[in-house]
Amino acid sequence: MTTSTVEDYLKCIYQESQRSGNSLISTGQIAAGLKVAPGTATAMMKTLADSGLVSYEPYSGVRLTPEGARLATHVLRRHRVVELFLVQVMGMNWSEVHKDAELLEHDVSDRLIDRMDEMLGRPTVDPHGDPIPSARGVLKEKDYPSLLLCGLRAPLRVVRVTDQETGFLLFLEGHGIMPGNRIEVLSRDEAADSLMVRPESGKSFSLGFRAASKILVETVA
Amino acid sequence: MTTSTVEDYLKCIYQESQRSGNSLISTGQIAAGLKVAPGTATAMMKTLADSGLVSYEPYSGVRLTPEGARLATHVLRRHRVVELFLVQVMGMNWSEVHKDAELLEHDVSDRLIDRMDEMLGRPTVDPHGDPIPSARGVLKEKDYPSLLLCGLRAPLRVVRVTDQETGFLLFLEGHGIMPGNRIEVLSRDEAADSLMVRPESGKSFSLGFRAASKILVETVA
DNA sequence: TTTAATTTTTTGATTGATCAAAATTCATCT
DNA sequence: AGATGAATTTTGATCAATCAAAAAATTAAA
Repeated sequence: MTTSTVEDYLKCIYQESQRSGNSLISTGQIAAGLKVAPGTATAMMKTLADSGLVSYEPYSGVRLTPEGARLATHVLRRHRVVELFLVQVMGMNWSEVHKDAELLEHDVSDRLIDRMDEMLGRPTVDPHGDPIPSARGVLKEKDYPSLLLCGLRAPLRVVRVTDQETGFLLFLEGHGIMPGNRIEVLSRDEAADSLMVRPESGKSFSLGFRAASKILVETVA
Repeated sequence: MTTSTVEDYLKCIYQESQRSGNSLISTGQIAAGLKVAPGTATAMMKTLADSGLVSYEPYSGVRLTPEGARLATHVLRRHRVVELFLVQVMGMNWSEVHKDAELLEHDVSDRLIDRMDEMLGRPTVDPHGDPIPSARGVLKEKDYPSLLLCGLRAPLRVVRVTDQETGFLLFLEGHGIMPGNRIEVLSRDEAADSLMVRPESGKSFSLGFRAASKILVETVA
């Protein structure tokens, strides 16, 4: 019933809400996120509103209805289960699975997703540390600090990387930065807009604040 | 570039050619095969012809160009590799994988197909015995006789079932008719439009000619 | 060889998704 | 408050895919 384009819009709205911490999303954000013309996003918001998937207030923005959120988390679940499957079962690299998952998320049947989920042992996070919504669509986002806000010179564990670009992920992997790995932030320099990271295994290196903000960690006991 | 609808049309033309043994396919056959209105098929044939994927002669029919055939076999390869993967790796039943593969065939990347192909040990046939085209698009269809034409009271091996309907496949499985299994045709009755089959393991049973024509076998030495 | 039946193509319309560019509304800054 | 700039919505068009129904061509039958 719902087309794959609609799924993309819902997913975008959901993730934009998550990221910004605000459930009201402007058509401009959506247009930028999906790389479509502003008018295209506006038009789509009207049809989504007609389908009861978002509530739309002109010049203000949209927000997902419960039904819209349900669909969005289901797409997200499919995406993340597929990503983990590609890494765990198919032996692909975490840096290269996003694009494939982006395509498959629209066409993998629930039956197949559940089969994957089962094979993977009902996992809770994907290869980037992104949480996997339950089959019922429940998603619990934990609030981890990024390298910008965590403690200095304290043992940390990488729990999540909020970027899907292959190049960036390969760079991180090359420096030993992957979910599960231990690292430490040696210093931060506001003026230089950069900080020094020391991975457990590997040489310490510097990271710009923008990149650092995408690496989420938890303190190790 | 090529849309998933176009892939469906090419696949349909390819399979219809295969089935009928004639490379010239009428728009009516295509419309019937894809369950679209006749005019829709005609319109699509014009656009396929404009793209150089078929040669189209009004009121006569179409035939795939080399490029069209290349695309068609690639879709077929993806479909069949996925089907086998679903059975072999995901543990699904051969009777239920067609629908899933139908969806996935359009979105699984070549990289991923090759990964599956490798995991499966470069197989040559899918769970129904349908041959899998090579990565270069070469497909060799062997010409097996059906239960209608094979020898009577001779040991046979099922090599292929040319139908994808879950109900039919489950019926066959229930009677021990699956690619690889041994069977024997006990008798044929033209008037009754049916024949008796004896599977190696299981009771003998009768089968209508129409159903029997979908079961291809080879003689066992 | 005309007629009838079947198949194919045309025609006219619709739906979903998109864009560019014009018009409108909103917010901000003197 | 008025003007300016930015964001948003409208408008007018296009493209892909589809349908129903009318028109044309082909094939088969009488």
